Amino acid sequence: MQGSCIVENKHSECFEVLTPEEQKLLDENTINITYNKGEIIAKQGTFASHIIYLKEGLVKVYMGDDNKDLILKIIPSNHFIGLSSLFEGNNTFIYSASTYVKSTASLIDINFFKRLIRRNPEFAYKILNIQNENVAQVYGRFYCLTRKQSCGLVADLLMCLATRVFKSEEFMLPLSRADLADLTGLSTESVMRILKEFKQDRLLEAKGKIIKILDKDKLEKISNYG
Amino acid sequence: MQGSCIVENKHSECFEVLTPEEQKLLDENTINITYNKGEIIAKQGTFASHIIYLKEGLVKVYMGDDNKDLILKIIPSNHFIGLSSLFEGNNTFIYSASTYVKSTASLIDINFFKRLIRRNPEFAYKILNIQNENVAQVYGRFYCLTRKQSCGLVADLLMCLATRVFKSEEFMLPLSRADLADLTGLSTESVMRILKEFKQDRLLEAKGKIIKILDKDKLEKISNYG
DNA sequence: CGCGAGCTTGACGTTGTTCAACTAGAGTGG
DNA sequence: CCACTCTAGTTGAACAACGTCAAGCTCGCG
Repeated sequence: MQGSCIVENKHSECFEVLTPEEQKLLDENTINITYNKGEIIAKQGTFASHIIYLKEGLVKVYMGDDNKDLILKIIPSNHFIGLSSLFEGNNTFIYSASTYVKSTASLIDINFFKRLIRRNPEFAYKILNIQNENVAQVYGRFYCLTRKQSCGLVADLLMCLATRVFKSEEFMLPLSRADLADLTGLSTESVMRILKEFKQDRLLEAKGKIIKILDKDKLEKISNYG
Repeated sequence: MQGSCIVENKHSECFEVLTPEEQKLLDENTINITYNKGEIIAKQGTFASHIIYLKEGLVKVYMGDDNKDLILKIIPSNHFIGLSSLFEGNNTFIYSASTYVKSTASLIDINFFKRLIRRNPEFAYKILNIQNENVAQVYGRFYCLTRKQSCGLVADLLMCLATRVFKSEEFMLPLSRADLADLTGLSTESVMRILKEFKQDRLLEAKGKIIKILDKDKLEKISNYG
């Protein structure tokens, strides 16, 4: 039914509706920062002074205490990491974000961003659309994680990685097995067992970090339930 | 940690930033409809021609096939039922909505609503804020439903009903036990067993539809885990 | 060559679901 | 006013799905 993975559309186009002057101001109110693999970009509960836009990299957005994380979404290049910290009256991050790989992010001053929204309705409209798309995405993931069982979740994740993140049926995973477990909300061991099963059924090959999907249709079916 | 229940702030104030002329236009583009208990207001997958605003009543928003529903949120009076159908390029409802009790809703023409957003940046800003608040809410519920175990979920739901929906420690539930189960994502039997346990521990009294919370603090603790 | 982190596998425990039965109260027709 | 039925509520027992724990394995790296 719903996929649980990332949004496909790039968010960069929202900047195209800005006037040259606004773009110039945007540049002045933006700083670019590079993060190493595994670094924390935003921490739940801390003050959010910037809107974060991921120019390049791969990031997970999650909430929760140490050993009870929930990954809300993963963010690819050219996407906002979170717009909900725009919310009036609560200027703290409601989630954390950390990098899977070396990444570059633009930090846009939040007050400037708010002014931009109030000033340029077309921009506001674009932002609202991005947020709506995000909502739809998270609803889908919410549904998956609460209603699918383990093999469906793993199949779904693999399909997502192949079709949306790496756009190839064979890819080198920058994630550990434990990361895969986190993404599906399962234990590492459960993910292992399911991968093993998939391998035995010739649905995929997995040697270390290299994963090759052999039977897309069947995985799709398992993802949608089987 | 996070509560899983409804947003508290009324949404009605977003209309206050409209000019008198815009308010008049809004009225002209709105129709009010009353629904009986259990009626479907919106059905997932159907064409969304209107933005739905709940004037009075109690509604659940859910997605999924027959016997695998997921309740995304419940909506009290004076709240939008869903703004994400505003999303460009996909004018279908991504969820269903149905009433728990007799309810009245305003249906606002979606194209008019979009024009309003593009025309009045302050209104757009308000709508964006509502959507952001909604996102925060759903993230919280997402976290609860995936990370809490059954007794925490039931405690959380009861606390939410008492403090946010009915605003009293004793209330008459318009919901069946099966509805409670749906809201927590558990089976009816599991909810029963937990309620029984809570009764035995003198945390609450429950005679039929009347529920009275005796030990708020303890329930809160169980909700936050224990 | 040896060390350690991540990977892999099996055995076992926990949590919550499913199934089946039984109960109570509300509406219905005699 | 009394059976009769129907649905929601309630309980217990068996079962399935995952998680946890503990151990062994492997591969890259010093």
